[in-house]
Amino acid sequence: MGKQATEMLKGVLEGIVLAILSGRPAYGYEITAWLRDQGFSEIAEGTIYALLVRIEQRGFVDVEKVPSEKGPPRKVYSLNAQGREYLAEFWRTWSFLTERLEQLRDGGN
Amino acid sequence: MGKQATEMLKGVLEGIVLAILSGRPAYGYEITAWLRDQGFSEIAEGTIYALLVRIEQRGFVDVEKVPSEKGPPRKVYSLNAQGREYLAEFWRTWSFLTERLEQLRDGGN
DNA sequence: TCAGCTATTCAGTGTTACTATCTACCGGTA
DNA sequence: TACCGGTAGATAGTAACACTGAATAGCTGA
Repeated sequence: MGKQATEMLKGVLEGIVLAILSGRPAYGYEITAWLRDQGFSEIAEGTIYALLVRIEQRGFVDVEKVPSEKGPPRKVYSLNAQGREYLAEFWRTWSFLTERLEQLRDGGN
Repeated sequence: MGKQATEMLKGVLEGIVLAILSGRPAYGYEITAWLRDQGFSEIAEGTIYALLVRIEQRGFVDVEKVPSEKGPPRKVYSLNAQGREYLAEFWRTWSFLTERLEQLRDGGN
């Protein structure tokens, strides 16, 4: 993945994180590690934390401070009803985009 | 489509336009009209023109001025070799993204 | 005590699409 | 003639988002 990915992630990364949280609660460090594991190697540490602050401010997640065995306490985020609604909207938009792009890919060659 | 689409289009819209141009040469007004037709109703007029200027500056397209039957002359853009290479890279990144998101969608529910 | 891992925060930057507006050319019509 | 609507493109200023780079802080083991 190159520079293109950076720009392509805008708007999408938020949906990715919400999708992760829809499966189970998680904290920033954990999400970052998981994303790296999945091949999103170029996502910076700070990016996820900034994103989590944004979605918290928009009221899509509930937050709970949980003490960690090692290191400072974790901020565990879990998706709430409003977040689920927003995530559903995200999937609709995503589907729309993929359909159009699939058409273009097939027709373009 | 709502506000989410706006952010999600960043980075993707460029690929969409390049994909259109890979099929055939086209000019700005035409591309805008086609996109609206495809359901991208919220794409602003000026957006495509700005994008075309960017990809021209980056050397992805060749430009030709063609007189129009009605109105001012058209700037017809066609994808060149460098643009095709960049488009291929776009599709690779896009595939990567869709794969990850498909996994998340299936696992998330 | 100090290195190293865990975990979060923040200031400053660049890219991108948007809004809003402007210029300009043409055909038709009152 | 004067004006309007449709075609075609350009541009200045703005907001959102991810990045870079660094700082802070807690805990464990050598």
